[in-house]
Amino acid sequence: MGRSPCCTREGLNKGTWTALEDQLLTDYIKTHGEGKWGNIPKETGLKRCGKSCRLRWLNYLRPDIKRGNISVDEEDLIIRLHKLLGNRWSLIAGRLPGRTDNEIKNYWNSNLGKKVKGEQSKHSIEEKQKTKTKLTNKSPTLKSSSAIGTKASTCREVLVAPPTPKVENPETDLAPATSVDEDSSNLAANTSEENNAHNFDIEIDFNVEKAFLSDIWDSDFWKQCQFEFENGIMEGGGSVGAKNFSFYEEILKD
DNA sequence: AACGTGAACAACCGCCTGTAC
DNA sequence: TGTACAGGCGGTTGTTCACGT
Repeated sequence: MGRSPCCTREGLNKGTWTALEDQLLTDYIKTHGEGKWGNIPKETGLKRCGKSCRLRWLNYLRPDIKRGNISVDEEDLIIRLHKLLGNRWSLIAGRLPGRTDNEIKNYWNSNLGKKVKGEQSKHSIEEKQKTKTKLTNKSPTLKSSSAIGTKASTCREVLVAPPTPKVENPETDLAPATSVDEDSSNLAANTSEENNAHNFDIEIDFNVEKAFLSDIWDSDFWKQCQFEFENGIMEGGGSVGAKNFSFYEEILKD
């Protein structure tokens, strides 16, 4: 137990790394591989503590790091994973190849956190207005929606689309999302008099968390998780595999 | 041009965990 | 079993840069 003493040593450089320091660190790791961070200052002459070397390598110098803008897909995935895992940045980063926990954390703090917070406050206002509102199949809103018979894929869709009708067979709730065309046919079917009788006594009183979770169940991401887990596939080296396994454990816990 | 402000990102700090002894 | 250490992680701070006034 206890903290590493290396970072409290005097005479160590702090602040931004120089090109020379980067080069020394990179050369050392290319030769000796990752790990044994404590040896790096001794063997390379770098005036940096081992932890600092590790951080610099993992967050900046690693060759497989993907730099540049975070794509819309990545952003969406980050939001969903954060919803599921909270501030477990390393776990989230484990599902975003080439992205580091630090990068994701920074991106969240400077962009997504505010964004999501804004959506939530907007959401809470709408929620108050719509609380316990009951809809029937005769509702114009319901008929005009293209999401009938599908699962909501985003929080916003959940808010504007009618929720899943009361499910007698839970398995139907896990059916994959249908295309727009299929939606139309579903709409036609569901608006038939036969179905009207019982399928759309809908209560908009549901949990957005569940909507996200069920969304993840349906996602390619989750299917890939299941596939990898069931087949014991571990990506890349041992550490990455171990990280992924932790991730599955976290999901199961949640 | 000078200054203020906020966003983005790099790096540090301190706690926790795993492991060797 | 207890201790010391290294590594890992999340939170926070510091620095740089772009932009508006």
